[in-house]
Amino acid sequence: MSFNCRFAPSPTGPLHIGGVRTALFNWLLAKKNKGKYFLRIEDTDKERSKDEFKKQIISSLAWLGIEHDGEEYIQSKNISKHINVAQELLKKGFAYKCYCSEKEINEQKEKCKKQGIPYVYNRKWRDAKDLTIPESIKPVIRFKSKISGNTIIKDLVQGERNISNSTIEDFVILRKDETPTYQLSATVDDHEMKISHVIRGDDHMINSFKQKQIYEAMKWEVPNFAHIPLIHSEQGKKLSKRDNASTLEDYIKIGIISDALRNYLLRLGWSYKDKEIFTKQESIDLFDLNGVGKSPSKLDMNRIYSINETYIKSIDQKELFNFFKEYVSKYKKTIDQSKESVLFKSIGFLKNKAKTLEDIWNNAQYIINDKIEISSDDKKLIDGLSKKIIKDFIDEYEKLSLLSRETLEPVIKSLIDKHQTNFKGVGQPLRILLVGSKFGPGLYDIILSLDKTKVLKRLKEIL
RNA sequence: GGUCCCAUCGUCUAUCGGUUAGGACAGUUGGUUUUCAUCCAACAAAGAGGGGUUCGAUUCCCCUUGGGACCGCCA
Repeated sequence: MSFNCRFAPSPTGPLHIGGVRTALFNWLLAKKNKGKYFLRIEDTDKERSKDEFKKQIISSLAWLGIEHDGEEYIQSKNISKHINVAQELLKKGFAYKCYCSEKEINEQKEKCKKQGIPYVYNRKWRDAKDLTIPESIKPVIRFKSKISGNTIIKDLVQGERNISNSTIEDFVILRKDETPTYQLSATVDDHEMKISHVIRGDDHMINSFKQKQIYEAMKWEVPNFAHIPLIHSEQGKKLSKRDNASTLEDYIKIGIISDALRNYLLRLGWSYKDKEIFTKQESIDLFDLNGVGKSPSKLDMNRIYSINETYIKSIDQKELFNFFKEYVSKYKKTIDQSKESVLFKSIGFLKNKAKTLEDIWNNAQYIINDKIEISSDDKKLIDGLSKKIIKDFIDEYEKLSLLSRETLEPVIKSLIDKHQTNFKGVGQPLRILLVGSKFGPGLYDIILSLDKTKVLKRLKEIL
């Protein structure tokens, strides 16, 4: 049997971080088992599905390095097949037409609510021998769920799950406008696509029980199911669009790099011994459903930042610079061509104080901007002594024919001695004038990363 | 409310009956770096409660408590 996984988002909003993890797990398992991973866009909700979201989902997954096999599968293109299956189910007696009006259904729901009992469709039309069909109402097709017995699913993550069939209502498979619902479409497509492993969020558990009945009615092979626990917000609730760090885009725009996010998501709800950092290949080799826990996990920004920092510090300078360039052009502003080579050379120390690409961007402002702003508080720190030191520094600096750490160091040292101060006494005013802040990269790095003319210009401004 | 599920440091987790309950992030303290950050070291921090089973339970079972998911002609 072939090993096929899929990720099936609906394009009704930006890609959710939980969805990203689901996609990752599917992809990982497929790769590990030398199987295929497909992407299926579930766009049967015509009202809410948007093409822009579809595009965004695809590009987001590509950003993370999750490439699907073959073309993406567009569910709406397969609607006629879904309808055929509905008709077949009807013919075989596994489904029936329900002529209840929306009003009637709503009244039932109200009534149940008042009585405090759970609403389940009353199966009125399941056996409609004695009912007259109302002319004015277009029917929906409902699946004839089993009334007695239990349905068991051997879930690859949750273990054996058992539910009484009586709790599963006769769910709608074809709407009154003759379009298929999710339960039908997803099942038919999973079958058509020969999906062997359905890995999805815990919130789908009940759907699997419904869908299993469709598989059985159609005499189709039932796939393996794995329901992974949901990701919770820091408040401990299911992540919703209202949470501010819920979409993938939220992470990209603060400068999280893709390998770091992939690594974070991998370790959220899954573990392999004490290992924390996984290369892409390691994650493929080591991933398995046994390592997935059963309880939901909370998002932890600290951890995301920390892993991101680890990756920023460990990846190749060229690669980091490319990430940085891409990030900046998308979320900040295009880097001036003339600044590129300086930035490339400097990224090695700019990254030292950075947890995100955005931090690198902030650290690089003194290079990117020709004019720097100094706060009035910082300006106050430049006192009379500081000015003398700066004046002396300028004299020595101008004399230097070769600029390097080795030539600069004696200059700074001599100034410390001459003015009876410490490194901070010399370094701080210089840094404030050159960078515009008390904080910043190491002093030598700053001086060497700026043109001589620029250094002199910035220093002389205060005198 | 009904159905189903979950439960180890603040967070992510290890442990598959016998451990001083381990690691990582965050936190605290100290040290390197003649600033900040980095880096290094140390400290602090957990088996929700109650019953069983067992020579022995964090681990297996039950109850309580707490938390969650689902309950659409959305997906």
